[in-house]
Amino acid sequence: MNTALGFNLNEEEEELDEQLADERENHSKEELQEHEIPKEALFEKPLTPSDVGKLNRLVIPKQHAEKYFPLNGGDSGEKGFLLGFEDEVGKSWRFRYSYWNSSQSYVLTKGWSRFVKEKRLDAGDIVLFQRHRLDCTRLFIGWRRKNAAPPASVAGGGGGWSHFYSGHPSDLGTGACHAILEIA
Amino acid sequence: MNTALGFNLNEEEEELDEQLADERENHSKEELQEHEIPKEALFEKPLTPSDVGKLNRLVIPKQHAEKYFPLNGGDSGEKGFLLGFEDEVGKSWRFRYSYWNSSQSYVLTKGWSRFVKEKRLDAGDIVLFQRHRLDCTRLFIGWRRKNAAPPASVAGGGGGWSHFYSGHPSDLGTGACHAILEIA
DNA sequence: TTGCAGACCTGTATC
DNA sequence: TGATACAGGTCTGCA
Repeated sequence: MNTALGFNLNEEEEELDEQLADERENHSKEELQEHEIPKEALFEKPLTPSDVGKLNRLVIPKQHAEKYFPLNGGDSGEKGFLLGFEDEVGKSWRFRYSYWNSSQSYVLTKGWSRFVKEKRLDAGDIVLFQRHRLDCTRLFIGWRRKNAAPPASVAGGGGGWSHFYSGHPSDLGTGACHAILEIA
Repeated sequence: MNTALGFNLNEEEEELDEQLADERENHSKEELQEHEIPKEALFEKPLTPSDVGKLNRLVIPKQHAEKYFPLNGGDSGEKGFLLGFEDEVGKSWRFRYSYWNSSQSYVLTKGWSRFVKEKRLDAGDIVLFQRHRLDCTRLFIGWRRKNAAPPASVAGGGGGWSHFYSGHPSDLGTGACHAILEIA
């Protein structure tokens, strides 16, 4: 019951990260995040109807889950773990992350439906997972609309970091953060 | 782990009350209970589909739970407590009673589905909670069909104490039992 | 294997 | 409006 990198947040201490994020600067948060935080892409997932429906969960493709958010075998089925992310405006999101034996799947459950609702995500939209290039404990979650042209729409109605992926796919998962996030 | 009024029954000592009731008279047990045990109504609840469905639990409205079956704060989330009741034929029923933090609800769990099955309770039927007027440690659980006319059906297919509530609602929770049942 | 028990979660209604 | 109650739902361990 310990995260290698301090991710096993308790259910208490709620809105803390949110407040911290608020205290940073006077820029629009979006600008700030876009220009000042060095991030590397981990993976992205096009949302299925179930991911945005009433099941209130996001299935994380096993390959990515085991690479970037590995649960240490023995305790996987335990209480569940919280993964904290920052979104495009610096807002903190915390999701329960666990492995479902019944479906052999890694899922984000608690908190996910709120994210879907606030961002108005729909099937086909894409969620992006990133982390800080230097501080591997800082994770970021972004998204873009399914119809947003990947390169052109920088400030258009695209979404959070919709232009983030104008880089090369080969750039995924590189950078100084070689340490693997270990949970449990 | 002690009830202020001796409610922490053990799993043993089964059919005792039933045998005692048998030794009393030649009346039907139902009649016997009706006429000889001074009870006061605590509250009643119309059963929801969930209360009688496969969730195997009865949600007890918070107002009533906290008034009549208060769990001492600190230990509420503990192992759970047993509440013992007698039904309309003197049969003893024991239910696990606990508080669910996630839904902020008081529930009867273990044992409840057996009661539902034996009494053939359905959504809309009403369960009645009473206690002995003088001996606050004796709790009673009754029920009546949703379509049973409250006053008239004394011996009809009504159910356990279906006519109990022909009294005034203002009579609820009165009597000599002023001590509050304290659990944990 | 199935069902129960326990814990957890969420949308809706309501205050 | 924000907070609360709870009906209805989920998954998991266990018997």
